[in-house]
Amino acid sequence: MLFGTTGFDATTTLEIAKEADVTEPLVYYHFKGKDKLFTHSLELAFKGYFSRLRELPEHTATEFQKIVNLIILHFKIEDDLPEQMPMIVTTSPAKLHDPKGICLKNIKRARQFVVNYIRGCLHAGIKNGEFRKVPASATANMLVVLLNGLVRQRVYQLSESKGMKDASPFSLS
Amino acid sequence: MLFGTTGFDATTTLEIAKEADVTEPLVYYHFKGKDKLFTHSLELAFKGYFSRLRELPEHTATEFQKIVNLIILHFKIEDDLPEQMPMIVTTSPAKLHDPKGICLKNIKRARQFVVNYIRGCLHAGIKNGEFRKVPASATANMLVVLLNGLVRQRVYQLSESKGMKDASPFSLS
Amino acid sequence: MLFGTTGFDATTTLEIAKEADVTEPLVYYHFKGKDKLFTHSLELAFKGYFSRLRELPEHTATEFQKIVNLIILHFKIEDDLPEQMPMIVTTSPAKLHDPKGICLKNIKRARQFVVNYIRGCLHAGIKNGEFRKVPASATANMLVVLLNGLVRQRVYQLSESKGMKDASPFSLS
Amino acid sequence: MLFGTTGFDATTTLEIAKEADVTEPLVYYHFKGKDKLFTHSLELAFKGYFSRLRELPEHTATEFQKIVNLIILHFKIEDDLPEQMPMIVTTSPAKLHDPKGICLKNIKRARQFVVNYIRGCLHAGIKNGEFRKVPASATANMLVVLLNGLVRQRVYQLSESKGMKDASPFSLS
DNA sequence: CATGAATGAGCGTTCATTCAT
DNA sequence: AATGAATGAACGCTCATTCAT
Repeated sequence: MLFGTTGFDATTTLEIAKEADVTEPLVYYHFKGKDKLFTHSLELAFKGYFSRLRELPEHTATEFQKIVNLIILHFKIEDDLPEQMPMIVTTSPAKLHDPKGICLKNIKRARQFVVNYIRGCLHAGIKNGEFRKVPASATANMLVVLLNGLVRQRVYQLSESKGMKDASPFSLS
Repeated sequence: MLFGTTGFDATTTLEIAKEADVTEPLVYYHFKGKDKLFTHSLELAFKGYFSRLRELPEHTATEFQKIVNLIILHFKIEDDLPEQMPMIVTTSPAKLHDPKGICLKNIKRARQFVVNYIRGCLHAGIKNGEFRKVPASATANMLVVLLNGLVRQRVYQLSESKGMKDASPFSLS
Repeated sequence: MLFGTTGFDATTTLEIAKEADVTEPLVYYHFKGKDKLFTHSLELAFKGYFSRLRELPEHTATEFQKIVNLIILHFKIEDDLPEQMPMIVTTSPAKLHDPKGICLKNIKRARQFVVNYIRGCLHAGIKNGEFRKVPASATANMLVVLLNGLVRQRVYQLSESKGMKDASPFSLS
Repeated sequence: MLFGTTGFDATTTLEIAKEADVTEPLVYYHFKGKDKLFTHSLELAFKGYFSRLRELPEHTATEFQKIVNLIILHFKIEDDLPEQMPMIVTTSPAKLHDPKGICLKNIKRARQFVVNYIRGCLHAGIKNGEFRKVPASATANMLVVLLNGLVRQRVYQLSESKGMKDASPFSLS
């Protein structure tokens, strides 16, 4: 998807059509216009993302492992769908400020899912003594922020992320 | 700056001129074109950002306080310069992928500054026993990612960041 | 063609489109841009010119008649294609100085054709005793210059050319 | 003069000012505008041209020599004033079709001068038996056309003009 | 389904010209 | 006499979109 790599505005409908090996009017036959096509692509990307999220194993040895799984999964998704992940992380400002906010809506929904997921792990971990007593919501929120940052950094190759995993200053236990 | 809120491509030179209450050709008289104007604005934003970073107190009671100061400063900058911060965090994909990369260059430079700053704190804190022995580089890197994520979240108002400070799962000590 | 009468730079794409009774973007759909359109028009004009040149009768009573035919043909072409001849003779300075020179290339090619044609006549005429022994190349060159001048003068209506034919100071015999 | 090499339309007032090492408004202070400046330059060029024409020796050994002198003078002028001659020969179509015709006016005036000059030579030459009896006006006209063509050819370097002089098929005697 | 042709709207940019100083 | 700053008008060109076939 050119939208992810080039951005919505800098991608022309002609380029889109050429990439898909069809003619421009055909794009307009299937989708209603550029905006609709973008919405469609975005929702498709998020749909794929959500479906991957749902694959996460419900039960693992530890709650900590669940969180690790979540992070690893994001890296995997990025490797598997190198074209769609940018769309999810990029969030072109013009689209983000769009009042109708199909973009913002999905981002918030995805965010909420991950927050809930992590909070669940934290609650369970605290309950069973795996974690010490941390404020679950705020901690989950922060971990999401960290996760987003990690994915973005990887997408834009801003720096190597090697060694980060085992070097983390986090200690939930 | 419209570039930050609307994005480079979706911002027309006419809008820019109107916002500045001048005519379009005048923009081309002072700057050479839209690209040059963008570069100028971006460098101005980063210049302001860097100048604020340099204000950070060299010596504080604890090394932890220095890190906290860094984060608080970013929030302050965002409050003080609500127009420039988006430019720093937005990173339009088209511009980010530009190999010549005035945009990417600044982002990496800023990133490096903050990484170095935090790593310095960590090293010092570990030396004087304030922190336990964490891998400084990797930890600094991760904290930067977290910081970036926090700022982005705030700029785009993706969620409230209340309570995050004292609820942090971090424990460097 | 406006290019011929108005010149390349003074002809706007809008005028061109209006003259052709189409919209401006359509011009850009069929041709790539103003320059390409000019090139196309120029080559079309020269193509027509060359095709007319090829119509010249191979054999005539005298070699002198062949030369006269050549000159008369040029006047005919000018009458038949009043829009294209200016393009061939006008040679806008900007275009002429272009090193890549689609314009210059055609002009030189046309020139060469005519020079060769005349030189052929001269050689043959000298051989069969119709002409006295003149230096064929230099004479042909000069006659081309004269021909060009005549056509130009006619295109720009700089003066009447009546009576020139039978009043010529030339004497090849 | 950029007008001659680049053409009126393709020459900007800024370029003109820079070439003259002054600022743009100063050009407007001294001349009224681009058109007026062009007119001025053109008239200057023609003035210089006419002044050179007046230098032609009134009396020479033969009338033929006078005509030869005229041609040689044109080549000299071109060598001496490489910037102004193009203005005289180029005759941008847009300017030529201008009804007010400062351009056309000068060209016709120059043309008339040369025609008269040559016709005078012819008349005198015929009278004193130097030339055989050719129709003076028509012959003069044709020689002007040839002269124009020669100069143009030289300005645009369309071909070498070597050997043309002594190879001429002309014979006035 | 599919497309070549067409277009209204607008964009980035330039330029001849003016004005305040 | 001289200029930095400013602008109305227009230009070449692109693009999302439509329509006839």
